[in-house]
Amino acid sequence: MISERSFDVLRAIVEDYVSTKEPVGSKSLLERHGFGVSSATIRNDMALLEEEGLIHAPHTSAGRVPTDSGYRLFVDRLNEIKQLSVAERTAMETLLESSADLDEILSRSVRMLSQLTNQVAMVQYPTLGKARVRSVELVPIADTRLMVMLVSDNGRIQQHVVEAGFMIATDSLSMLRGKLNELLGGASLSEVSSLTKEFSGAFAPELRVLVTAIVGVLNEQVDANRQDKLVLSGTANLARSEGDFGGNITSLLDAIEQQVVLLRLISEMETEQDSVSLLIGSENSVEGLNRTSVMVSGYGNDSETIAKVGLLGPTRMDYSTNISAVRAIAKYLSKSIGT
Amino acid sequence: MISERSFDVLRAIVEDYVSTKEPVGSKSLLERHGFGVSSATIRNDMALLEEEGLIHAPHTSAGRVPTDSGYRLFVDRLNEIKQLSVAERTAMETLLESSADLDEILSRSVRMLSQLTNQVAMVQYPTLGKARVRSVELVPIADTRLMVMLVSDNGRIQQHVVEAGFMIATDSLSMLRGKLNELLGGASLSEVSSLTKEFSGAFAPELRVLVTAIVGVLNEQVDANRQDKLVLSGTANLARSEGDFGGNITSLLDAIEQQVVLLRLISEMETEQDSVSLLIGSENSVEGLNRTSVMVSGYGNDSETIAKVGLLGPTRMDYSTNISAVRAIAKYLSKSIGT
DNA sequence: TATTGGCACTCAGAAGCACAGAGTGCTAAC
DNA sequence: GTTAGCACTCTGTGCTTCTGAGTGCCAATA
Repeated sequence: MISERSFDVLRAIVEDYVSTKEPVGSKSLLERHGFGVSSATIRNDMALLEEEGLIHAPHTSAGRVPTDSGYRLFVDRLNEIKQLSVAERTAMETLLESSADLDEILSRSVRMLSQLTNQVAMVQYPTLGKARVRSVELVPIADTRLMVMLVSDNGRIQQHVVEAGFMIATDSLSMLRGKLNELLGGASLSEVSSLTKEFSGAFAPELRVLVTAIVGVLNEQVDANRQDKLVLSGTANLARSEGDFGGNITSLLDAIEQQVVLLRLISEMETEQDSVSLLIGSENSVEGLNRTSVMVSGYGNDSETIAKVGLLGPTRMDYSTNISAVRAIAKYLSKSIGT
Repeated sequence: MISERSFDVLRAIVEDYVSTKEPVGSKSLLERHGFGVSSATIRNDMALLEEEGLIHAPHTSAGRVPTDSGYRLFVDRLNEIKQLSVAERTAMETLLESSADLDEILSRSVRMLSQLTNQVAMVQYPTLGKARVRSVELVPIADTRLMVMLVSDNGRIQQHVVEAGFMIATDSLSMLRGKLNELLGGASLSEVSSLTKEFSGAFAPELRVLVTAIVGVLNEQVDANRQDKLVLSGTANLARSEGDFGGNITSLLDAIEQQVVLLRLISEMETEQDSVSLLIGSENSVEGLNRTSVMVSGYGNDSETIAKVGLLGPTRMDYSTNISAVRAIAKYLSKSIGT
């Protein structure tokens, strides 16, 4: 069992290494953090920590660097999470306060998060859960084109343009709109597919093509909801901390562009609202992310978590700040979306 | 005046340097491109090219590297633009063929462009020009919330959620919608502001707050149209070609995040549809972009260019391929948007 | 006049080497 | 349990040397 002071040493090593990027030795450790003991004592503690696999020396006679397990212990014992500064907090509130639609909320949040942390931020589009159709709108946007919108009761709006190929009469449009809403209004999204199956058959042949197209779009939109989607921001930050990944950065970029990999990863991570879950370095099993830490939190309404938000960066990151930033953004998202 | 062969040598140097990333010497030049002459002759030509400022030797006795003017001459004399491969062409067509709304078209195009070129791609949102209001839609999305949409006749749709603060009756909503369309339908966007000035005054006090909010949103949307906006894709590609920027990458990233700088730059570049205009290295005056080449083309409908699309990357790039890619995407955009 | 073979020259980068300094582990004393 | 002291071990740095790719120039050639 490691002593309280040994743990303090570990914490100091993590902090110094994160800020200086250099392996940290016993003497420089003493200079920064005035432990009341001598360097020899620190060395003993360090030897102990190394035995436990918490730190590791790149070469004989270089300083120590935290291992993944070292970071892990550090984080698990992190009692005081760094608060956001007042400036950051107000910046966040003012930037995000105006009401907006889902897309805008998500893209603002993710940008904010990447700016706060200087890491790659990501937010997952809400899956629908028990959401219901609020209404279907058909808006003409050109003589032969119309926009099909699906508004669901969790505030999500999806739209898609349909090319009819012929002049669309206004009254047949409003008739169509009426019938669609009658059919689908209040239905749960999962029912849309079966409800619309026979729908187009009831129409006059000249309309049928258009109706089929519209129904197709609606089903696509439901599917798109089921299918997860991720918004990323701050990928350029990777370039800044390139050194931390040992030059492998290309494989990392690939993994990121393959959103699939990330999605699988974060969907496997258990999350509750108000808590941040974290995978450090090789704790995640994705190839190419072995020097990368990933953290996510859930957001949603009171009853359930509907999606996740988080970030990704080198294992050598400021966990305290980042965790609090993710938590703050998740809380904000719950507030904006949940209602 | 440089001879025809000297120019061939320049072209060979550019091509080799772009593909190998190494300064290229007379001998290795001969190995790749079988000029019918000896290395000594090549050396003479190279000395000439250097005198003209078209190439430059990093040190005595290293190979030559093209200068900005070297690239410039190379590009200006580029007669056969590399065509897109069949695979690329079909990939582009299938990916982009489905009709969609403006946002989707732009974001797909820009992603496509960055994938084709491995550079940072950018597309500018269309400015409105003489666009007119097609319709205004008010769609309820929750008991106390509604979405305001502005549909303009160039296919652009903008939306914003308004929180009313009270239950909105369906019939007052459709009444409102009717009046708004009566007022604004067909009006040019620039008139919206003056037309709506007195609008809310005519309503009952309990509605007035809501109406004012809606009018505010509409005006914002017109403004957002005026204000240029840029969509970027593939910033991560910068990390891949980091070496080409001489480590200055941070300043470059900053310049990119400050979209303002980029917007000013590309708006200063003259463009016609179907032609690509190009600034090589220090030809652009933006600090931090002196090792960066920027190319843009215009897109729009027959009568006018409404916005620009292009890319940005290290001066050491494959101009031929990139120019053809930008041109292809611009043509596609014109086709999708112009109608 | 343009091209070529030959030759001396140059310089960046690799290879080898010594050295200083930061850091370690261990032991004996406190 | 802590500390002082000491021997040891590396990395990184600075130095020199060496090699090879590449140049520029000149005299000979077609």
